[in-house]
Amino acid sequence: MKIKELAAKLNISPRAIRFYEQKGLISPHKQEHNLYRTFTEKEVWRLQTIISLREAGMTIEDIKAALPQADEEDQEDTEQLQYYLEMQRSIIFSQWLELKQIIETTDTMIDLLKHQPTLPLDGIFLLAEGSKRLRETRKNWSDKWNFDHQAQTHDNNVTNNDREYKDYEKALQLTADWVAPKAGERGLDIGTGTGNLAAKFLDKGISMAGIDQSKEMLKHCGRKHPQMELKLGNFLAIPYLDGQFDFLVTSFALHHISDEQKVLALSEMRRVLKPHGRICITDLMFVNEAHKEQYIADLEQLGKNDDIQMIQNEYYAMSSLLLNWFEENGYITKHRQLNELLTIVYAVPIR
DNA sequence: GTTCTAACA
DNA sequence: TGTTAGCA
Repeated sequence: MKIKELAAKLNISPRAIRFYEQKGLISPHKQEHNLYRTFTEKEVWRLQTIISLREAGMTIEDIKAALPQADEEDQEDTEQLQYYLEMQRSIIFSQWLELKQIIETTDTMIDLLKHQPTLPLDGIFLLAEGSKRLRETRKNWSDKWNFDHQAQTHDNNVTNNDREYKDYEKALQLTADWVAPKAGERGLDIGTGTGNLAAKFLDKGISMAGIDQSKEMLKHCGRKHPQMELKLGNFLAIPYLDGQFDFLVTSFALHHISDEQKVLALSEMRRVLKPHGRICITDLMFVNEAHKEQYIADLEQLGKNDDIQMIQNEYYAMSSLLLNWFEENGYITKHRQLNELLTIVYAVPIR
């Protein structure tokens, strides 16, 4: 198939197709004599996906990073389709979140205007600040899409890094012990990475699903644990229908999302859980703000600037807030602090 | 008539 | 991405 025919089929301009090629999204074969591009069915499919993702608001760069490179595109079609759809869902979901936040900001403005007929300066500031933050959030999001390169070295990283991953093994084991899965139950591990936490459950013969932002991580995980059901996704867009799991675990992942997002993540977690589904969150967290300040102050004393950097680059949760949220939402909680930061929070709904 | 590259909008 | 030019 030549370019014009393809363009008509996809309802885009030939120029757009060449443009995608120029950006490295596709690499169609070219005829020897005239250098005309020829497209196969597979490339039509790929292009269709690119167009969809564009419509879903993804930038060319993001698509390039997320789409498998042409030379390694050998997987099953259904698997590919599922992957694409999940990716789209998470993008649309994040856009929905942004819109929702913009609406909230606007509402705030409207409300402000009701009482203060003069356009309050700080109100405008608030609006501008809000949309700026949204853009930053989006940028961070796409940055974090590229967790991929860490996939191979992750396990090494975990066992050797006694700072961030201190008591790693112990924490995972305890998480599994607390959840105490029963035969026949089904669990979900969010931010599963290479599946180290999920493995604790798989070993007991428990059926596990896992989601992660990085497809490389998932590949690696799939090799390690072929029994696991793996999908691309994240806290804010769990690619499952409502009420699918008996329990949900997550380790060393919650700190990747901001505090506002955590609230949304919690409701998203509840959505995919069965009515009495339990949640276990294992991650680095502070008890409260005071703890955080004290901790940072201590690090300053010791001149450990790298550690301070690390903390400020992530969003460590406050365990007290987390526990509060659970209790206010009808859960009985239990928690343990394994070391200065590493904490396990377990929540079971009240029957 | 179609496609290509390049350059500019 | 659209448009246009100059080719094959």
